[in-house]
Amino acid sequence: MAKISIKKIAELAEVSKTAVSFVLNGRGDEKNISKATQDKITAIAKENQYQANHIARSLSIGKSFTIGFIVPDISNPFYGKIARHIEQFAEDKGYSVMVASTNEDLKKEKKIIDQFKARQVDGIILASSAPNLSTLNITLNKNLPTVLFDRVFKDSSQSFVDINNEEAAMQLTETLINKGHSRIAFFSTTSYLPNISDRTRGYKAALEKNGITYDSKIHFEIDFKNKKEEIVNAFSSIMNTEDCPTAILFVNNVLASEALWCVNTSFTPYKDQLSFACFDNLDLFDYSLPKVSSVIQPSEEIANQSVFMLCKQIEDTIGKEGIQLKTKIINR
Amino acid sequence: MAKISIKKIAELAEVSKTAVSFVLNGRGDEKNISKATQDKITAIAKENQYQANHIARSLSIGKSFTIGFIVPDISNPFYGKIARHIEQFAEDKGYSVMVASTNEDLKKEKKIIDQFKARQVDGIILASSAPNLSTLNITLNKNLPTVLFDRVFKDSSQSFVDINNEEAAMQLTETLINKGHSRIAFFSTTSYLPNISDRTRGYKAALEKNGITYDSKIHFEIDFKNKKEEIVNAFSSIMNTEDCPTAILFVNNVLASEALWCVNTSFTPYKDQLSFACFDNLDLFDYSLPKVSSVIQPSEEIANQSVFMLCKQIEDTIGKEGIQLKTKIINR
DNA sequence: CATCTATACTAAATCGGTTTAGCAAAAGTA
DNA sequence: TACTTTTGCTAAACCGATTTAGTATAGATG
Repeated sequence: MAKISIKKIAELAEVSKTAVSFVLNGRGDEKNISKATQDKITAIAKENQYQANHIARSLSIGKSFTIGFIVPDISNPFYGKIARHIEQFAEDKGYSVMVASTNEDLKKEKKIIDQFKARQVDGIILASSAPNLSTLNITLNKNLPTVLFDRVFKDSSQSFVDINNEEAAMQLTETLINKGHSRIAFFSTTSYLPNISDRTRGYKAALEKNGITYDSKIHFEIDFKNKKEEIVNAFSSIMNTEDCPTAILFVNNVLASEALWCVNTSFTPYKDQLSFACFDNLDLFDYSLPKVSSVIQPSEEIANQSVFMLCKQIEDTIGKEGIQLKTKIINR
Repeated sequence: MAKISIKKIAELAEVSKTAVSFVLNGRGDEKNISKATQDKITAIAKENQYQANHIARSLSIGKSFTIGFIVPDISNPFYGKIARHIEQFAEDKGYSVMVASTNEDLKKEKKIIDQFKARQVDGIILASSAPNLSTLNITLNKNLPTVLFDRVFKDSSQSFVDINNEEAAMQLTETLINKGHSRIAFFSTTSYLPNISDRTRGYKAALEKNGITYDSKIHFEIDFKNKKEEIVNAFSSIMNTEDCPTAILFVNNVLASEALWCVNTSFTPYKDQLSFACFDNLDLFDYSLPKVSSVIQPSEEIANQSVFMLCKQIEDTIGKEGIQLKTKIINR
């Protein structure tokens, strides 16, 4: 019952702690512990259901085999799916994962990172809410292996797993254009995360390429803290105008699903007249009206690469690496 | 840069480690450390950006301030939402949370629990995949504070946060009956988790109460490992019969969304003829056709109570407690 | 003046592992 | 036989905190 330690096993087996440690770590042969002694030790360990104290081990070897996974909101299925895979890949490599949501709050993000650092995580995988590189660098803990994903500053000194946001945004905008839309509103956010900027560029590039003039009157920058209200306002302001947009591009799934809800409750007449498109798929887009075309990020591969890069950093102290993964567009 | 320890601070301040520890833990006054010494110590700590090594602390005090959150699938928004709140409530109490998905695999569940125990988590919050109490007891680690949720054995010796599955299932079934349905199919799972049994009882009770005979021919027990295929088979077998069901009750959101997909791709004629209802809401049910009425569990309150009960167990070694929270039905 | 108490600290044990350096006896070699 | 090597082990330091049991000095009390 009472937890048994290496010391107690040593006493019971009448050998030294050292011997017990060697044997239980499978280094008995290597360390010239006789078969008889090894058997005695393993037998006593089994009998007493010995389980190594991972914390003591961590302290001793200076490694926790724990990684931190930090995202704006773990309940967003986009992050949830990645979390699931991160967890799996991490486990394969002997790591456990602690998760935390920042709620898009940079102060909280910093607090979490510091906390994780104090808890001696070996590294973190982070979708940061930092609006620019210098803020990110203040937030990040130098010397802590880090892989950025989803919100990536390529010119940072950190490793990253990214997608080509600009190109994807272009393609996504063009699926709308190809459906015949020429008046396409754009809902982005006030906080200018790097992915948002890239997506914005992609949107504008697609318009230009197709001879459509960018109109800032139908480009809305939504403050996440007031998103419900601001989305309603945005709809009110455009829906009754002469040149009412026939399609809307959203910079992420949160805005799109909020807008869906808004259209389905308050602006129902527009349900059938609008086409939506956004980044980061949600299952509900299969069923919603308007249907939402979306850019789907390869969550398993993001997780795989993130863990892989992080482990490389942890184990070999390898420098910065970056990778850009392919996205897929779901045209609905 | 290089991490600084209490020992180094002691050297720099020319005092003992003990004094440093006292001061940095805010017990300087209590321990009669002079103001001057306290100032010197805190100054040096600040200057060097001292951050306590949480692992050393854990080893010393025998508490990790970490809890494990173990669910079948963290990417299921039902669990994701709870995770988000668990995380928040845990942080408020100074705990960090490690998450892991069992994939409904009991062996993996046991492995994760053992791993978490080895990592000295102070307790776990668990939605177990154990099919019965004795299996659960084998899986669980005695002496590890545990709170069960979602899949609860009330007669276990563990604390739990539950809902009234039977009653909720009755009510949900009756919303279908009240819409005029009298032939209501039921999709449950082969693995007879306690919540599933309760929900099944609720379904049958509602039928009986309303004078409808339970028909095992339209009660399908789906094997989760083959759910896609088995759902298709189930649909094929009922949809062409004389007394084709007009509504389907699903035992959880996974089956319901799988079935939605199935109806929307392979059995489209039935899209408008069927009513769906299931446990555990998903956002997509607002938009899907058939619309899906659902039982929504109070995720924030589940999280709050789980953390609260767990902390009570950890801190006061209080015995078993159980609570049943209210659910809400969303009638679509 | 002696004693007691408060002040201001510290030495050392402890948590449960890992790891380095080294010792003693047996076996192998010249 | 003397020396080297191998076998089989252990003592003790260490990781970075916490905490108990004390010590030395200064000031208060009788």
